[in-house]
Parts: sequence; C-alpha cells; structure tokens
Amino acid sequence: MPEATLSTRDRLIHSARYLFWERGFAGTSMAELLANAEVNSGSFYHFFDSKEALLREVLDGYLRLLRPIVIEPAFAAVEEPLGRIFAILAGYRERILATDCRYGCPLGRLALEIDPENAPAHALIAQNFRSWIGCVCECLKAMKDKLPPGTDLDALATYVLALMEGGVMLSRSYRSVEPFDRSIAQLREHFRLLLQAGTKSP
Amino acid sequence: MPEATLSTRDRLIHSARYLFWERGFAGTSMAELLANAEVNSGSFYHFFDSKEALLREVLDGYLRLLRPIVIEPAFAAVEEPLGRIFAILAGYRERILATDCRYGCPLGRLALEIDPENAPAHALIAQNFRSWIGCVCECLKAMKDKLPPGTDLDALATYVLALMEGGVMLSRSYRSVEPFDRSIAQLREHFRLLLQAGTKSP
DNA sequence: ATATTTTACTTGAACGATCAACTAAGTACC
DNA sequence: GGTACTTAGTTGATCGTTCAAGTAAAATAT
Repeated sequence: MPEATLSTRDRLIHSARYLFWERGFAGTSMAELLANAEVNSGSFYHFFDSKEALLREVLDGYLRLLRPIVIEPAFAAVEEPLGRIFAILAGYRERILATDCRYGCPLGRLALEIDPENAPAHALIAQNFRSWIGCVCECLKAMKDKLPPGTDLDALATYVLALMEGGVMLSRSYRSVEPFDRSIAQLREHFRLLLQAGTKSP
Repeated sequence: MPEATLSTRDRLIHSARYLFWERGFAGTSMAELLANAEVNSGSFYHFFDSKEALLREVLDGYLRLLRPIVIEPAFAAVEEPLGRIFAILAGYRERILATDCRYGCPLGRLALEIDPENAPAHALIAQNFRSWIGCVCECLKAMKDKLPPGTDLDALATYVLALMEGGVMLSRSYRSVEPFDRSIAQLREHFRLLLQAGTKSP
C-alpha cells in the first residue's frame, strides 16, 4: 500500500495505522510492519524509539485526521445540526458495510487493548474521544433552544459516542449491521422524545 | 491464584479467563498462562488442541457464568423490572470502580481483538451478547404495558448493551467513571421519556 | 571553488529472549 | 496391564531491538 512518494517515516505511520487497526497493537509484529512499509528495521529505529513510540505517533495522527476524515464530510452533506450528528453516525455505518461488518473503531479497539498502565497512549485515546464528543457537542449547542432547558449537552454527546462504539462492537461480533442500526434507531427515538419535551415548556 | 482444589483443566480455564481479560488473547503468552495455572505445556495439550481451542472454552464458560455472576445478583437486589436493568448496569459500575477504572468488558475486548475470520470465536461472543440482551429483554417484557405500544423491545435491549459497552470503553480510556455515569444518566432520561410517552396513550 | 567534516538516513545481519507447539518417558489409579 | 494424566525438555520460528557499516547530501573550512 505505501506510495513511493511517501517518506520512510510517513510510510511507517501509514502502515502502522492500517495494521494496528486491522490486527491490533500486540497482533502486529515488527516484521509485518516493516515489510508492509518496505522499510528496514534500522531505519525504523532512526525515526522511532520503539514500537510504542510509533503507537503514540499513530494516535496523534488520528487526532489530526478526525475532523477532515470523519467530521467534515458529514457536516458538508447536511446543514441541520441534528442531521449532522446522524450523518457522522451514518459514516460509521458506511465503514461497517465497506468492511463486510468486520469494522472495529481503531480507537475503541486500542482503548480496550492497550495496557492501562500505558498512560501516554491512553491519554491520547481519551483526547481523541474528547475531540469527537466536542464535534457532536457543537451540533447540540446549535440546536440547544429546541432541547429541554438544562439539558447536559456534553453528557448527551458522550452518550452518542458510547452508543456508536457499542453499536460498532456488536455489529462486528454479529457480522451484521443490524445491531448498529437498531441502536441508532433507538437513539433517533431518544432525540425525538427530547425535542418533543423541548417544545412543551420552552 | 489457582486453587489447589481445582483440576488441571479448570486451572487452565481459570487462568485463561483472567489473562485474556487482563492482557488480551494475543497479549497472553502460553508461558504466562502455564505459569499462572501451574501446569506444564504437555498437560495443556492433553486437554486442549491449541490456544484457540482454549479461547473457545473460555467463551463458552462466560456463557454459563453470565446469569449467575452478572444477572442474578442484580435481579436478587431489585424486584422492579426497570430497576433490574439499572442494577445490572450498576454492577458494571462496581467493576469499573473495583479495577480503578481499568475495567474492560472481557467480551467487548475480545469482540474487537479477535480476527473476524475466526468465525467460531465470534459466534460464541455474539451468543454471549445475545444472552445478555435476552436478560434485559425479560425485564422490558415485564414492563411492556408501561412503554409506548409497538416499542421494539429487542432493539431497546440491544441499545442498552451497546451503551454499556461504549460507556465501559470510555471510562477505561478516561480512567474515570464519569463517562459511564453520564451515559447511564442519559439512558435513565431516555426511559423516563419513554414511560412518560407510554402513559399518555395506553 | 575545492576539500573536509558533519549530518541524515539506509542497509541487512545478528542479538538474546520468547513464541506456540510437540514429544516421549514417566507416574498413578483403575 | 491399561487408561488418564503429568513431567521435563526440545523444536524451529518469530519476537522487538541493536549494531556496525555504508551512502549521499548539506554545512563548514580552507
């Protein structure tokens, strides 16, 4: 996969992003990574101190890719705030279908795999989650007046992320998009009820 | 940890259950497993064909442990159907706190880690999830008349599971029970709105 | 402008440790 | 004497990492 135009360092990050997602961190061997990136081990250790240092770089990269890859396409497709949230979720549905229901959120996977004592890695994962929640929170703020007064927007956004991660997980083990769809349908119902309650006493 | 009273086979399953949860499947080496169970490799291969066969046995064990360990204590504590669902979720909150927010659902972790091509393992994981959903569905059926007519109980139970898994995941990366609590609080609100809507037009 | 040194990066073999898996000889209880 | 199980050790492959030797271009000195 690595393009000839990419630098050695970028090829390593590219391959790591793919392999850590596909096989996990422990499940990816250095040999596999080096072969995929077409890099010799010596060059690897010129750019990175260790496999773990590369993981941190990958997690940092996700932080920069979140908006352009996950959020912006959804925001570009829909104007309406609530529609934007469900457009983000529809993006994950696409990913599930594109991988024949083998999809696992790369961050979710690492969140559960990486040793909790690896604090820097978990800090970066949490930062990614916070950034995702922040994007959803933007939409919620834009529709704040339609929601019941006093609604905890941050908690609601966290709820959306938790549901997405759980839905993706279930769809992977079921090898069917159905549990994801069911979960999203219930979330839609939740918002319908919230908006209904919001118009009652504004 | 393995008690002297346990058989060799049971010690292996016991240790595997612990280590696959703590370090993951790929992250657990045979040497570590054998040392933890105090078993020699020859004995291991007398009882199991491979490390993967042991994984299947562990997943099968979870299926048998779900009700006695996860469900029954919650059902014993609360009588009211909706309260029972939140008692199950409170059990996970306890696990998060007991592990100093390092908790990862053993099934969720394996669902994201295990290679999707490992069909037998994923079938067992999905069976576990289905069983969990079934238990929650029991509660929902018992309060069916209080919910809006035509509510998809199975979808609602799937929704609860997805939310629990996502909440556990976020709390692990945040190293805080807060995201879990926030998600559960929103779920409580969802049920409040559902029950409110259910009493309007019965 | 040319010679010299420094820096940046690549090469691929080799390190010791550990990996999952297997075997054959042995013990213990029927 | 036969079945069930344990013992201790070996297998060759693979693990993440290191290293000495090399190249090519940029920076510095003459």
